[in-house]
Amino acid sequence: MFTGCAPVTAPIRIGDKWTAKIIRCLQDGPRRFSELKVPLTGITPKVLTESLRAMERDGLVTRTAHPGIPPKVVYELAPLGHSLVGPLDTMCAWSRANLPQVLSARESYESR
Amino acid sequence: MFTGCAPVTAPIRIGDKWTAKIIRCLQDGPRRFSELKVPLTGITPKVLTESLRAMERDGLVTRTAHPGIPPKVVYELAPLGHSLVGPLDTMCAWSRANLPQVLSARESYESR
DNA sequence: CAGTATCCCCCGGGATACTG
DNA sequence: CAGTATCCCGGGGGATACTG
Repeated sequence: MFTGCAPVTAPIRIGDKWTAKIIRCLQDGPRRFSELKVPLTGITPKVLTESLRAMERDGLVTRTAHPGIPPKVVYELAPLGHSLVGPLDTMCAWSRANLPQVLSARESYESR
Repeated sequence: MFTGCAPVTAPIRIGDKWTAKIIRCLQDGPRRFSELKVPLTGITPKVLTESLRAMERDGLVTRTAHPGIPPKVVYELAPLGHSLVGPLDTMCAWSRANLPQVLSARESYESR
């Protein structure tokens, strides 16, 4: 979540388990419910639904239901959600650059 | 935490409740244990200790105990921790810029 | 001052099964 | 296919009290 910005009464939960991953899955175009489940290995339909609803509520994604049988529902990043891709990349870059250091810090902390 | 970067086996928990805030409290210089408790309103000593230990373990902060009575322990951002300030700023900037949109998105979602 | 020591609670998230 | 409906569990985090 977006912390450190003083008393923000309504924190955006980017720190939860799935939101960031979902944004990544949607950043290259719209995806259907079942298409999201594949890369998000291990997510259950219940949790995926909850996450998507929350993101929809916050204006990060849009949900479009195409009527018919079988049903087809498409999720897409809203502009607001897209604007998060940059910041996410920043964090990812940090992680990729510094993870080794963190790991070795942990090791030297252990053996001590 | 740093998600969306593929199976990172050891995620850094920036998404937890306190880590980011602690970094903010330390970014302008070292602070003592009790000095940290003030801006981190509501944190209990137990949780602050746990958070600090985890950050120390990951090489984000250093802990220096000055012997004597009363005890004096100083926490300081390690280089690795300092390198997180930039990314954190990025997220903060996003939050400040887009929080109003999120809030209004929530409202229009509610009334519907 | 800088922590430990206990106890406890909530809820995010998982497992499984069922349905329009 | 795209979800609901239930049930359930662990652990992050809080409250409170105590100590070197």
